[in-house]
Amino acid sequence: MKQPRGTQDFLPPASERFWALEKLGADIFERAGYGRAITPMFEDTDLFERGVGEATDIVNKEMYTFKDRSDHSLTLRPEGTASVMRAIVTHHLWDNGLPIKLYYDAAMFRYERPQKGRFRQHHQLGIEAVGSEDPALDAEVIEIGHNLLREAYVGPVALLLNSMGHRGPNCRDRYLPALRAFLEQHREELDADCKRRMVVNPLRVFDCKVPADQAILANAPMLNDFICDDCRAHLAAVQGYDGLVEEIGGPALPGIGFGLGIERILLAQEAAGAGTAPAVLDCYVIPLEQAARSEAVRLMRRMREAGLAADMAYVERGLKTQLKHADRTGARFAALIGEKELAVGVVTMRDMTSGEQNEVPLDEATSWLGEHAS
RNA sequence: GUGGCGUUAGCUCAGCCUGGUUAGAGCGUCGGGUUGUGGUCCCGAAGGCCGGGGGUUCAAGUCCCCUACGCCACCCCA
Repeated sequence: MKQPRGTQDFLPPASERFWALEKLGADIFERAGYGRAITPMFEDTDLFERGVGEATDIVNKEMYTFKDRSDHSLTLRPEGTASVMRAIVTHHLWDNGLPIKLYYDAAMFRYERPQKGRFRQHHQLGIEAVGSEDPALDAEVIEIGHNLLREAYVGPVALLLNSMGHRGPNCRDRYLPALRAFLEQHREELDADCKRRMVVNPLRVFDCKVPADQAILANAPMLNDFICDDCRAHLAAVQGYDGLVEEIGGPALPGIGFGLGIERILLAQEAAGAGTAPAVLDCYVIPLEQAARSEAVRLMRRMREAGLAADMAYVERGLKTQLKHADRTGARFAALIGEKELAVGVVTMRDMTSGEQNEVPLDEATSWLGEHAS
């Protein structure tokens, strides 16, 4: 049995890093005033067909679309923004004041050919800020994304800021012809992929990974030189904040947001050499004989009730093996209870780092651990 | 959806080109050396429809085809 193509299981210790990222995101978002939006995993198909952006491959060939028993066409969400916007409209959230600030942490589904860092089910952390054109809000969203990456990574993060301007004859529309003309001049110096992209989607040429091509592109016309005065002023305003370098039936509200792929951040963490912090127990309780088991269970329970992390050996094996298991859990202490201990009502607390052992009365073991485990 | 490379023990891989008795290694697991003491060391054991199916052959892990899955490039994107 294997999981379906393009899906994956996250198990310890990988799941711990996954969960840590989710917690980090939630913490950063909520501290900035964003509330979590939990929306359905599937929506009416036409929401995505209208909302995602007309001609992208996501709509054209990547959607998990199916019909339910009532013949309604539904689609597993391929991205987060459309659902959040729909929820805003459904619940008239603008009535509670603007801007509306929401975040999501959810699985996305796209029927694609899997690759490293690319899956049929993946997960995104994202935020949406709707209802204000204040450049400070743009800056906030960018800053939050930047902070999330910075805090998640163990390597440096570079933030590059640019503006696409807005669609229109005196703004973004002037840029593409200029870029094409530039690329045409350097046609023979570019590699085959770029020559093709040049015609199909000129902006994609900037994604080229060939160093020689990148050198040429450094001299390409700059988008910033072509966008209109209003757009330029807005970008400048965004840049000005804290030194950053880089339609569904509701009212017309401006919006800004981002989505970050959890799997890709995990990949970047690995590339940066991030280790996995092992789960750490305060104490691993080891009953040495059958007769000590119930006392061991009671001891463990008391530790847990005191807010300490405790586990115990549920499988009968030699002490040698039990200590090996204790070691693997990363436990700070091992609590040994056997005949000897039971006879005098103590427990042997073994410091797993130093090997030092102390006999502690059973009813004091929890408070003793509380003092020594920190 | 297109092209390329892969798939052998729980994990990482060797063996395949030049078919031939019981398919190997390291790590991990379990046990023992130490019948109540881990992280080092030594010894031992378990663990494999060689991804699945079909074909060629006296004989297939090895050669051929199909298929599933993974990875890389394209497309696109997180």
